[in-house]
Amino acid sequence: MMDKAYIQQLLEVDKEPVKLTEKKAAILTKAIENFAKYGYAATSTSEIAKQAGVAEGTIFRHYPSKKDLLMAIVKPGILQLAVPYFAEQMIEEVFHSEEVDLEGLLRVFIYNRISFVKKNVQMIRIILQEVAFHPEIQQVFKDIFVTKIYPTVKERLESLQQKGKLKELPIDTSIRFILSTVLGFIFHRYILTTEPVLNEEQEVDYVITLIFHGLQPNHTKG
Amino acid sequence: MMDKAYIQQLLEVDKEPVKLTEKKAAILTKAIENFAKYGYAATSTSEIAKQAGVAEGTIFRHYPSKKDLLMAIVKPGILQLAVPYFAEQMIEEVFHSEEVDLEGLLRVFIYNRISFVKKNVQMIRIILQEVAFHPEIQQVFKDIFVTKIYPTVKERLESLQQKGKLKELPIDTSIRFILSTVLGFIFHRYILTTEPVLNEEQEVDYVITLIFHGLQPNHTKG
DNA sequence: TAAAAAAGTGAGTAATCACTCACTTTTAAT
DNA sequence: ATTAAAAGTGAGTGATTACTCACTTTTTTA
Repeated sequence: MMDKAYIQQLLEVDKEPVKLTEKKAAILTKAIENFAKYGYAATSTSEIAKQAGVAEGTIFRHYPSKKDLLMAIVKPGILQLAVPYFAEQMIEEVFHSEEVDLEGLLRVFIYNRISFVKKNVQMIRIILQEVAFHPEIQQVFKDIFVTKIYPTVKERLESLQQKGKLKELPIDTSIRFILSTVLGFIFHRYILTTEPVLNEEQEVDYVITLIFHGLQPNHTKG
Repeated sequence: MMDKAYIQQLLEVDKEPVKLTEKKAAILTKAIENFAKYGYAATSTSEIAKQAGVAEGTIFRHYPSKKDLLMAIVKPGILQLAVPYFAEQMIEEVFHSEEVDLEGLLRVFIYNRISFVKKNVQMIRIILQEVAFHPEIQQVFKDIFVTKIYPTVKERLESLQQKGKLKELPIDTSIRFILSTVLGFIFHRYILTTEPVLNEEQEVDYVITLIFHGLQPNHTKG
């Protein structure tokens, strides 16, 4: 069960604390629960109100429409999903350091995203399910990827390529390969299945090895 | 635009030709279009009837409920998606031959799935979007994977491992790695984006190389 | 502490929902 | 040609939908 503090930190994007009344937090909590479980279209505002112990009018006092309620949940969720909290930590310390190490870089990235996914399964389910139907959500994704993620990753991978530490593939192919492998693993182990992952370290090691060997230049061997 | 012949072959699972009236085909066509575009829950039966040029009662003459209509579309779709039409061709000729070649095997698999996805983007969109909300759909998936796909693939990969042609990873990790890479590529290039893939052969080659090198045992080099 | 602003309420509304059913039309079987 | 079955119809059903609004309660501000 989510509490007010969780909702609060979820909506916090620019570090400015978000002020929430108890009822507003209850609305968001139940909206997230139901959107994740039944989907946005199949969840009624009356059901959210009932579960949150709130009059239906209260929802529309805070959110002009049902879609505004969805976007209030999804937008900060995407920001936190796509732009890791640890951005400074990782991009500064690991990513921008001279001694770029693909393995170490991957390890930080994977563990960070695993811990985020673990804490936000419902939110991620909502985003995955609704992104197909709402162009606004797609736009948020596109903006973040194009302006923040892609340029940084591209720069670093190109640098690795120039140093001969990476296969000479088109950069987009390399990025897709890494993302497919990592996200495929996370999706399978933390979203699709529900049993806890026991030997997490071992499994992450496998993923890293697969990517590492896949992207290894032909003339060397790690 | 879909025609009756397309719908007919889509529903054909056991090679027995499915008999369809014009109106029934129109209902299925418009249902697929709308479910793919707006989602199952956000599509009304009245809208389907209107677009198909049919009375709303006609839908319920053929399908007892809206959900039955969805399942009539989705179930054969999953069967065709998960159990490749070329099953005999591939599994017999390539998969069960003594000279097992991971690269050739992957190539046949990838091209086959690409051509299927190209022809059935809408159907695949529906399945991806609705699988989360309908346990029946999940069960269909699970059954097919557990009984048909997993055992065959497992057997072949283990055989490759024993011959020293594959990394000694847990078999599930290898399967997930291959599926993530292949499906990640197909999803990105044929479902997520709409522009036609120009240098398809080249891109498929990259995917195969990445998987091949990723799964290459440590002591040899391809 | 008085006034203003914000939060919360719940009965009410028009529209839409999936679905029914008595009926007509078309097709297939004898 | 007659009959029976299947296909198709469309007005009608009660339930539910997102949302409104006049009103009360609580909180904040001056």
